[in-house]
Amino acid sequence: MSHHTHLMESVRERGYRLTPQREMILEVIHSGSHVTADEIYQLVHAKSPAVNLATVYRTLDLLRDLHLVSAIDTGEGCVCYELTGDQPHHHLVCEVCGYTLVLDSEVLAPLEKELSQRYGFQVNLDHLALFGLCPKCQKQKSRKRGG
Amino acid sequence: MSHHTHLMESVRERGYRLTPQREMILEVIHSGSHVTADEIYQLVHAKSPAVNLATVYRTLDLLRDLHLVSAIDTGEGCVCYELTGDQPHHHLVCEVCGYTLVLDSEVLAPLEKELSQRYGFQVNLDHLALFGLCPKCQKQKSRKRGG
DNA sequence: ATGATTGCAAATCTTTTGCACTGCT
DNA sequence: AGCAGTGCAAAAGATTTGCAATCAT
Repeated sequence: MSHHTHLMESVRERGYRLTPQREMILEVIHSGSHVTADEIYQLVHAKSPAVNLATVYRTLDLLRDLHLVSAIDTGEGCVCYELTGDQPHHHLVCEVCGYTLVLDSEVLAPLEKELSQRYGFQVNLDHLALFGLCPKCQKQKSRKRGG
Repeated sequence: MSHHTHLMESVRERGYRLTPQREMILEVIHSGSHVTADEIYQLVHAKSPAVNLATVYRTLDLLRDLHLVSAIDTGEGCVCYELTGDQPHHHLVCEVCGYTLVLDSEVLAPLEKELSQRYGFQVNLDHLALFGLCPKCQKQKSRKRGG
């Protein structure tokens, strides 16, 4: 019994119907990490051509409401989805090669504390995406600059 | 002579024409902090009904290329613009009341260092928007919960 | 059986683009 | 005068919605 079976039960338990569409969508999100709505649609649609993009969006809305998946806005009008894991985390995304690194939320704890103490602001760092350069691309960039 | 006159000169100096549209758009961005493209359009359009939304977008693109304004993606499909100040900063935005607090970039320096040392990742924290609860709304929330 | 869920198509919303015209330099 | 810049309208891309048909429960 795979992990996403549990998620499907979770949908049903809360009084929502478990449809093949919802199963397939959960399966896709489960196998790939941070996929876009359109990617989900492509993959599900390949399996079952009748499935509609609107259904993907509606399902994602539902799954988000149920906190089964979470969305990350990668800042370029590109919103990705992934399963809400047991532990909170963030992403470091390389702007050049797209390489993604998962970041434990504990790394941001000092910042949260600082903002709370300094400004009384309770920041919501839920599933943040930070952008920058991965080590590889840093090297390539400095090589290019160097000549 | 106001501050944005300097900005307008900056446009001309770099070989771009200084049109009334560009003047008005700069003026609007100068007076309000972090305004959306549509807000800019509304304000400029109120003054001069002939001005077009496409022009606003094209001007914003130009101003961004010239690093005269910078864009912040507030994560809800809502992109705001503001003048590129002399010192880098970020925003704390209250999710409830919309109250915005400007955050010196120095606050995020330890995080940048941590990510660099720990992952070799050179993070680009350029004009970040962080969301959460301001002190006021925190109180109101706990009051509601308490009874 | 019945109402939640879906497919379809059309609507929205933000942003971009092609093209002829205008006006800054 | 010449071409960068503009207005207009239409396109594009992501997401949402209305409605009749369908299917999980």
